[in-house]
Amino acid sequence: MSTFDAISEPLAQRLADGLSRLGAVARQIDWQAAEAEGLTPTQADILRFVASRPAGVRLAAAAGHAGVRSATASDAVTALQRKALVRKQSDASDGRAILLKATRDGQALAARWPASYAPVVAGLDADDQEAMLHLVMEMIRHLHRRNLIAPQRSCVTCKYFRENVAPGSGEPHRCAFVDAPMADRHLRVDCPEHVAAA
Amino acid sequence: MSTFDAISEPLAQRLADGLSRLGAVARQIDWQAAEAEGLTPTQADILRFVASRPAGVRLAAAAGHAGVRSATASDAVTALQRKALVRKQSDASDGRAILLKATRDGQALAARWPASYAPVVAGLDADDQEAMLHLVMEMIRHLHRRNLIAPQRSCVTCKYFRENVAPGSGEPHRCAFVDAPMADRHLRVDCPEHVAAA
DNA sequence: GGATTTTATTTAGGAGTCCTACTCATGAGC
DNA sequence: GCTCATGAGTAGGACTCCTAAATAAAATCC
Repeated sequence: MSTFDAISEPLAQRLADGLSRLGAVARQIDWQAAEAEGLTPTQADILRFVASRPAGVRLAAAAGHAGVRSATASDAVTALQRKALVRKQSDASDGRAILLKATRDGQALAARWPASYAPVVAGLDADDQEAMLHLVMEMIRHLHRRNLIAPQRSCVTCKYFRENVAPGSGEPHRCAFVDAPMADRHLRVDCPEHVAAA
Repeated sequence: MSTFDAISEPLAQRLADGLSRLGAVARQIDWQAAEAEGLTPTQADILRFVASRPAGVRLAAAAGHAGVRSATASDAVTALQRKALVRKQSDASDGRAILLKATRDGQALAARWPASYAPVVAGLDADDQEAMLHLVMEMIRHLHRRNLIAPQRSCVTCKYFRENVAPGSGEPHRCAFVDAPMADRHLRVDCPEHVAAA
């Protein structure tokens, strides 16, 4: 037992603090980008979510993605609609629901909107980014199990993901959908072909 | 070159997306905690910052820590003062400035306020947490160099930190302040003894 | 020493966030 | 058909977060 094991705050707490600091930076960058494009961070998050799903999404799904209540998401979508970036369609299969879809302008804006964590991620080289992606995916998987995060279309929760089927190789995982080997660096947070594991 | 290297979004972007998702979860948890204690996330962040520095901090320092403008920090501090969690002292050495200090109640609340990233971090075992802490510190160091983050009292920006002076050992780093060896798991985001490196 | 510039904080005004609570309409189950 | 659950929207309120401008006290320049 070294000196520091005795005198330090718990590892988990220091890690949580560090992530909080990075989050503060990302939020600040988000607000600066907001000014340039006329969107707020929540609006931008929802716009990108909607733009990534051309088939349309429910309001509640957008709220879950952004981590806000339906009422807040409704406000944000109203603002996006006013700016002609998103449109609402009634859902034929459910008269209560609406389908949100990005307009052409919305697609364009979503595509050029910078990821708020980009300058944060830029601090790591490719190997470290790969290692971090692996750890982040592990966190997402855990949160998913605990129902603390909205369903993600991530590899680690996908029916087609085969984890570590070729241990020791450079690409130990496999995606059974495209039937190809994968490394940690290939893991996706949001894959269009995702099918939830049973 | 495998299938996925060709068809995937860039690694950096997927990592940034993942961190955004984790941030959304943390923000949501923050708001839930806020309801229980009567604080908003920004207020809580500033309160913890003030509570960790008994000698008092400037308003601008608190704003930088939280990643908001001085005007916003001023609002939050006013709210904290109204709740008797923080008090303002005039700074004898600078008549323009104020010194923020936590009251007894403020100290107590800061101590029991949960870290918003706690459930996120809980998804990793100790080894993975250590690996992630190392990567997070690297990100903080990089942001610090780029002046994208307020000065942190972190080991990696400290005068007393000797990085990797004993390569290969279990505790390769050393803190020259307490003159003791350190491992990655001992790295601190916010150390009271921090002295900025030249 | 006095004028100018910079810095620290506050105030004002406005759009937006985010909550709870409530309403309204539709869908699902018995 | 009747009841209950669900998706979305509205209303009200505290707070966030911004810019811009005001105030006051350094710090700097000549």
